[in-house]
Amino acid sequence: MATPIYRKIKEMILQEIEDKPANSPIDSEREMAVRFDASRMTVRNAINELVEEGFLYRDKNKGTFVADRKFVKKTPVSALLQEDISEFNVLYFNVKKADEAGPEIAERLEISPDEMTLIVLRLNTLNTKPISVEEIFFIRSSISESELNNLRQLLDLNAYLKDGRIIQRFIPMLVPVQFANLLKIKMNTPIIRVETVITSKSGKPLVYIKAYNNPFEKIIEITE
Amino acid sequence: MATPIYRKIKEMILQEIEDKPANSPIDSEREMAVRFDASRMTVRNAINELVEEGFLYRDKNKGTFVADRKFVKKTPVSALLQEDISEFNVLYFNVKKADEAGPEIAERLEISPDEMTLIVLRLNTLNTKPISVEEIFFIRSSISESELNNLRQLLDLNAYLKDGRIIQRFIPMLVPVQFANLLKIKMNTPIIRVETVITSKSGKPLVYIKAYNNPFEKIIEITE
DNA sequence: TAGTGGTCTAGACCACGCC
DNA sequence: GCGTGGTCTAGACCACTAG
Repeated sequence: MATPIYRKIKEMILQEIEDKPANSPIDSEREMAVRFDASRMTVRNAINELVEEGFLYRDKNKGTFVADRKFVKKTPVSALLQEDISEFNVLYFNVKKADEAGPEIAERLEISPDEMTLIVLRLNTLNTKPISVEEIFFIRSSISESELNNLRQLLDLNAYLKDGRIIQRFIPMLVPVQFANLLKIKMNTPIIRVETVITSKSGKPLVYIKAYNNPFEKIIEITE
Repeated sequence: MATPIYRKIKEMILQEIEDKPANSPIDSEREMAVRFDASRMTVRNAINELVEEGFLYRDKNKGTFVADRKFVKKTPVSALLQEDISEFNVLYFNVKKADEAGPEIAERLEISPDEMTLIVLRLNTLNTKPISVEEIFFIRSSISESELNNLRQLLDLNAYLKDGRIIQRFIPMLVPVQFANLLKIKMNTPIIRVETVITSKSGKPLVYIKAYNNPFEKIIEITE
């Protein structure tokens, strides 16, 4: 089974609804089962995922419909990582003991305060506008030498999400003085710091991120 | 079909994992199919929902395992509406034209600025501690006379979520002076205002909520 | 090799909405 | 009465892991 049938059907449905207006009906599950020469349960599996992801919605006894684009699932993480960053610059990186990196780091990564961490500070921009500054904390021992030499790849945080889980906290504060200039905003501007822990499926922390977001360039928005 | 078999199985699995530690394996799908006298697909349906909700996770070719409690899905809405509010007091309510209620109200509710809206201001508390102040905007014409006389029921926003969709925006700001006292926090405290639009499945706005959250009593946290 | 989750089939009955 | 999504069955093969 190279790519499962239901994935192919999912892609085909996605193409078909691409140009359709919101709330227009799609073919019934039985029709598609015939059309795609698959069983109804297979078609259903494809539709289930599209509903889950916010592309379609069902109305019992009526049919399945194209959802409004604005409801395609969006979380701060995905928004932060995927869409609106066109570029980033690493401003600083270093290896330090967890307790020297910050008071809460060891706790968040569930390691001893003596354990070494890799700290990266990066500035994310979109069309030269500063979107956010991120402090990213890795556990040194879980990073190979080759990964260390390929920061670019290491910082592709999307990779961690595939088989991971996430907890995010939203902290209101005034922009820290050292970041005001970087974000090109005035001192004492209220901002939101998003603190993210990404873990493996079993709950072991992999990365901890503190993101300081420029409220004038990036509105944090979630859809579910 | 009173309550579907897979729902019952779901409940039984939930009970069984209640006392199990995180990452301990549950019975295989085939075992449960025999034990619950159902087909494997029915058991799978039950497990699918529990995985989706964050109670279990799967490892291909290995089995299905109990997830860490901290990963049970949590969104600001659900946190706001369900868990941590023990009580609320309606401080004010009135019926006004949308444009008199606020400059962005008509836009968010997708109505004409002349249309009448019901505005409710409420203070949410937990153990007498102020958690948040909410400004809630309804469309007057979509509320019946009897609903108007039962504010308590109208304000059970959870009811809207069952068949609805949500968009939330997070706005950093200093606490508005008129709310500082209510929230028992100092003036000029940075807070997060969560702006929520709840719509029907088709995308028609039903309610618009502006929540001013006390950062000392309520940390906004999401898990997915 | 035995067991797991992932995928798939070809049927079936139900409750409900709409005409 | 017809069509819809929701539920359910009793099988099947696959790729992969672990002993």
